[in-house]
Amino acid sequence: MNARTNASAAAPMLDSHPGFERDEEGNCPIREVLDRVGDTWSLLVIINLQAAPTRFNALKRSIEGISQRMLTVTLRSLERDGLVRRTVRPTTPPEVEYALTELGHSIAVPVAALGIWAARNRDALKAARSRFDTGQL
Amino acid sequence: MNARTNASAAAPMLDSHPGFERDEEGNCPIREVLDRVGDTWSLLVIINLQAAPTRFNALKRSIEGISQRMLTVTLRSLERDGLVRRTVRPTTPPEVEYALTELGHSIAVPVAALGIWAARNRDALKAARSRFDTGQL
DNA sequence: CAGTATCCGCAAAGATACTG
DNA sequence: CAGTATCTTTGCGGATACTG
Repeated sequence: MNARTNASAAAPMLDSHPGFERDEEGNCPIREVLDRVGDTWSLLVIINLQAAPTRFNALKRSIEGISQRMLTVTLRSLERDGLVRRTVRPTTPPEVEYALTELGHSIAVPVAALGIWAARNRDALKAARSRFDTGQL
Repeated sequence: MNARTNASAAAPMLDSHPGFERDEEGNCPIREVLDRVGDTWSLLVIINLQAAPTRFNALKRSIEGISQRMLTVTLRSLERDGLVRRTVRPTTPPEVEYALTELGHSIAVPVAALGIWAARNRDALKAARSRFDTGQL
């Protein structure tokens, strides 16, 4: 159960902002997307796959710190949403390759834009944060 | 936990993607940003403030489903990061207005880009999802 | 190699009550 | 009005062990 499964009355003026309009059920698209891709590992996986299709353990080695379980879970979730395609070659040992779909590549674009913002403003964030913290002492 | 320890086997080549380069501590900027803004409520608050500066309870009414506590927590966090400015007018009853800073407005841009992607592709996601789920039965 | 199956801790979020 | 103070619940993600 989720906090944003709340369908009720008062319509906020969110509708003027693209991507933030509520649908019939009261959800806004960007929240849905963030709920899928805003977790700890999804974006990291997408980015790693953007470079080239990759096999399971190679991916695991690329993404420092991810557990086997979370890689599996994340990949399943992305596959489910049509962002990643899973291809099995029935050799022994089995060979499973993961690749981005068209949809997967397309989301990488706005994500990269956010990435650029992040890279450019991380210092500003850090500065603001320490300013706030010292002022708070 | 260093990201570069196994550069020999599977080079992540993350460094070619803007916003995803690891820093000295092994963090990538976009992860840091998502850790701050990728939570349940931050983006919703930012978007609501993008329209106009808003007072606490008005904000609470705009954002359907947010608890008083989470609004406070979210606003503090955004203020700490320099994305939101808090202005108190010492009247009775007190009047507190929240507004986006320049930094706050600037992040709304890439966020809107992601919002547009979300709005355009939500149906594709939903379709992929139900396709996957029925295939799984 | 590429996964499943469990168990569990911890932090994020919700509910509720109270205050300057 | 604009918060703070607690308490409780939820669920993500880590650790570990086992399999085709």
